[in-house]
Amino acid sequence: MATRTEEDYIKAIFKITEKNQGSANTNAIAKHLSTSAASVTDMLKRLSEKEYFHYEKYKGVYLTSKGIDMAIKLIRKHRLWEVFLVNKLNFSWDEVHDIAEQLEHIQSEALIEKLDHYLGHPKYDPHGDPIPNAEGKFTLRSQDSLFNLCIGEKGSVVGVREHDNAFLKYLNKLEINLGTRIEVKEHIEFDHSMQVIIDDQNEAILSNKVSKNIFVKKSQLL
Amino acid sequence: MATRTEEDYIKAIFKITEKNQGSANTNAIAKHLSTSAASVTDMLKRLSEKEYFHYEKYKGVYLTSKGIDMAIKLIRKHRLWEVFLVNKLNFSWDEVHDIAEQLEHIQSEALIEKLDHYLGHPKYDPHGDPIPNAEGKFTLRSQDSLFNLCIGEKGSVVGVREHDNAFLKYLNKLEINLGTRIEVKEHIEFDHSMQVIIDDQNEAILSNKVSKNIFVKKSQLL
DNA sequence: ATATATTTTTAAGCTAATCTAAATATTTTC
DNA sequence: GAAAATATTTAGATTAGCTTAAAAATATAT
Repeated sequence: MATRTEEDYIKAIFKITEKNQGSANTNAIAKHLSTSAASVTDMLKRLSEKEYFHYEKYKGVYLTSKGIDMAIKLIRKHRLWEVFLVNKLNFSWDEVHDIAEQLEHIQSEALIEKLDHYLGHPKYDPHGDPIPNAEGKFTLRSQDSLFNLCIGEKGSVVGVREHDNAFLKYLNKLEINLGTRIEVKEHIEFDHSMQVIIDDQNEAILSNKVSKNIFVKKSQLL
Repeated sequence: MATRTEEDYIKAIFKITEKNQGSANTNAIAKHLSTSAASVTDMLKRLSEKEYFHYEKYKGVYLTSKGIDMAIKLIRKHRLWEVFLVNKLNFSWDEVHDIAEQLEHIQSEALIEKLDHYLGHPKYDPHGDPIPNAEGKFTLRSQDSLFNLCIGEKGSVVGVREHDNAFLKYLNKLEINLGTRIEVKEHIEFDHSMQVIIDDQNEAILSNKVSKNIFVKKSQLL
């Protein structure tokens, strides 16, 4: 059975390789886990013997299918717990990450399957990220960055790219959440911000940084 | 912040002193935590510096109010999670201990208060053990060992003394659970077993070991 | 292509938690 | 109250995970 630290390493490597298309290097892992590069090298040497990933000195690391399996299981657990925290316990989406980070390490197959059932087999977590099913398959969905919508187009929010607390709190303040409908009223060329109408009511100006980090599903145009 | 191991030690000491009326000795702690006496001595020396308990060589250990506070918080968390597992996720009472043993170490005040609220501020866990409230107060209740009931007396099950899995599974088989009504029909002098009627339907013979481990609230006699 | 900068690894060492074996206290028994 | 049994502590090691500082490898820039 893997230790908590081992699980953290595997998940970090998965997340990094997902973005970087390929291998995860020492520094990136160290940064992700807030530890030193030396610790990472040390751990990679020991962990690679357990065959979760391939490691070659100076070349970084990539997961084996055993490692990918573990990472996906952890992501499944993390996201299911987030759904529980938001939907059942009424936490807001900016409060759940740290708690789910702990809960994902609870060891019990039965627990996670019963939790999944209790929550109604959700396909997406409170940030709109897909939850892999028990076989490790993700349900993908077409989505666009709000930034790319044209004037007059409408969409409903299906997710966010950044999970940063400050960003999520800002969205709370704007009353933007999953399911919120947003219509693009104007593109401001000067700074690539946009004027939008939120849920057919409030107007707001969103910076390009914000609009790029919101994913929407475009509404069928009439 | 205390480590998981520290928390386990504090809880073990609390449980042992609760039974033994006084102090917990090295061997008892070692047995409770499935570790060696040498490890315990070692840990007691280091932990006593953090003032969770008083330690005197060869004299055993007793908790300070700081230690008692921590133990009660852990018990609160453990028992609330057990309620969640049984009432919401449909685990049976013999399946929840090991999972709750992990969940009790999750660090988040907000989580446990929201969980408590979600569960409706339960006063007892699935084994009938009292759940301390946020201030650490237990709700006590009058109860008798089923063993002590006289012929003709009736009671409803409010708890169990042993939490042993084999015992709980046996009760499942007999269809005895919290709330089950039991009437004493006969005392068998030979081996101190008793003949009972369960929920006004099935008859059964319970050994003295079983009846001693079941707590009931006596019904008002007509 | 060489100098500079960056990244990675090695080396040496720390802490928490554990172990076994041996030594020392305490308790029990006759 | 001395001998035997039991409980506890000490001593010496081990493992996981981490640290800093220095060395080595790789990448970048002129």
